[in-house]
Amino acid sequence: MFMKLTTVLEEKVKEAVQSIFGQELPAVEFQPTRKDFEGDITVVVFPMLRVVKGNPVAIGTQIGEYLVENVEEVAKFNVVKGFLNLVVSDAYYINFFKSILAVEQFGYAPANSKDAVMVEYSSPNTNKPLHLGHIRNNLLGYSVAEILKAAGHKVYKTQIINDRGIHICKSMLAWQKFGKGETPDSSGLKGDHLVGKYYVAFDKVYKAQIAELISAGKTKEEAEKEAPILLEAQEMLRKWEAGDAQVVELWKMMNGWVYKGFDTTYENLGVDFNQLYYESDTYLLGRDVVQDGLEKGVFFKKEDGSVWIDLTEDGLDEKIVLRSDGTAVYMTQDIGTAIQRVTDFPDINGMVYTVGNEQDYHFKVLFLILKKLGYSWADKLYHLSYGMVDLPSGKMKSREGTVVDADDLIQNMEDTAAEISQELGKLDGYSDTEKQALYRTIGLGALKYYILKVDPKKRILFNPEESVDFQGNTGPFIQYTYARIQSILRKANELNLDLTVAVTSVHPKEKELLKQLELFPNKVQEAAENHSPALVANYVYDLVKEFNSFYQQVSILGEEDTQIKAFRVNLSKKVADVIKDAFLLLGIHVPVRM
RNA sequence: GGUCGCGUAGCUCAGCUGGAUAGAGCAUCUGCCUUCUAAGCAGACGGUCGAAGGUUCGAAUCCUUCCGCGAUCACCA
Repeated sequence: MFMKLTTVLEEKVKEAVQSIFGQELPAVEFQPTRKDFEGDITVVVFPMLRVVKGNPVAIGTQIGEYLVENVEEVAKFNVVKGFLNLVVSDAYYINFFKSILAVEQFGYAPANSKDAVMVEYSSPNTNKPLHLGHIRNNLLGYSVAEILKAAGHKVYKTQIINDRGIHICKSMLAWQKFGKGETPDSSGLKGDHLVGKYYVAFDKVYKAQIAELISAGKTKEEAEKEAPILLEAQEMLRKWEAGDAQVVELWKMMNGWVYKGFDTTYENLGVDFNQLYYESDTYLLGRDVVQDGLEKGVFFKKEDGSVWIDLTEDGLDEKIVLRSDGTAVYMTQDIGTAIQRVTDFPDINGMVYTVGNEQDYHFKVLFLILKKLGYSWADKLYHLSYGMVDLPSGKMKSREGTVVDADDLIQNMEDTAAEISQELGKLDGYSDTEKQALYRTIGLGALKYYILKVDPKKRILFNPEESVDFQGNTGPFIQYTYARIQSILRKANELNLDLTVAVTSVHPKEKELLKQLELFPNKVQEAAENHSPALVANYVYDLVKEFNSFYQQVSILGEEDTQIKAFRVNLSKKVADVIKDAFLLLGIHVPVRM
């Protein structure tokens, strides 16, 4: 049975301290040995000084001697200041490699070994197409879901589609007024883009009317409230809520166009969902829960009939949960929807909400309310809060047309990938269809990696003028390394090598690779705990850099010793597998050639 | 104003549950393709980790204050 190095060493270091100093050590601190010193893993002596009094160098030396003597995995040691650097035997790493060689998706935890979690992401409004901000949201949500899966959770991906409200009525009204019956078919426009066009058209008229009212003597505020086209849209919303047949029919038709458009974008992006929720079904939810909470004393009623929660003791404010006319606010819906989901999927114990950091406060309050209402799963709710994507010109605004459209961006990335590929000209023998698929893979790889490698909570400044890089710390660089390994594997396959691992020592570059591989399982868990695809991205990058260095320095197929050659082929294959499996967690595919 | 987040090389980012001389990529410069894919490798250049205090044997990392940027504090979503 193969044991993890730190597990073995923790035990043995404690044993050493017990045997030499007669003291009980609560914990042992490890870190990878820095490149400038000899060693593979380092024990930090300083924290031990609380238990063992004395000179850190002397203590480190004595422990080092004990380990070399009593632990077969430890070959040598040296002590620098309070750092005990251990050289781990080649045999350990070879054994490690043998233990993972046949493991499918090494690093992934057994499926469904942990609680089920629901991950919500995307959740767009249906009045306009998706843009770069949605792309970040989608990539993050999808990736975190995949990471949670790999960490052993059962995962349900979901989204709540904001299909009702004043925003969609604006598009509907404008279409009714100026659309002349235009449809996606008649216009050749993608459905979501067509509806978005009328959202912009609405805003144009609205703005003009405001200007007119202001020049007629109204204040800006009055004008914004009284513009006739806005009043019409509000009237349309009232009709929708009353179930007016014509309005509902128009609403269904235009939403249908939008869904078709979204489906295409989702498919191009490579994201998917297990369960969809529609706001038109859920916007009335939560009101009975409020009633319930009133009885429990979680909420209180003001004289005008509105219902509130007092969160001042928790450092927050008072928050409304039901309007004085008894209708639901956003918070009410979210309370209801959360409960609905747990009812629909009784096995879930925890939810992840992928929503921008502008809603930090909202989710803080939502989670607190659910907790006060006494739901056991309220502690397992997580707001995956991410920073906005800004342009050099500032914030993106759909109404003003200053957005980077999702479909356009995906297309641009694909085009850039095509240009670069054609310049490099390595695709002889590929059909046009194969080439096109490859350009898509690379272009999306560049985009996804570019966005996911950044810590979610940081904002991203996206400059459309400077295209996303394809060199250095990028998706294509990593894909390229994968393709490079595949090329070797194809050639190795023709050689009919005996692929039994029979080596007894390893090259320093091989050792570095093995150390890097050993980190992967923990990295997956860490990424899951932190809800951070960036950790996975940075890990693969390190692995790939290490591989390229190895590749450049030692010959794989040119190696004369057949055992070493076989080992290097095996090692390369495993590295490729991990690249592939890690990239899968980011929703990025890898090509066999590029 | 209250609350939350961010501030690391010219630019984009790692490192942040405290540990050795703060790491990558881009850009600039130098080498390396008759040898497994040069979207690569090796190297050079580049830093008062926003500022000041504090805790500690040890601080980019933890605490306090301040500065800068952003978000939020609606009977909007």
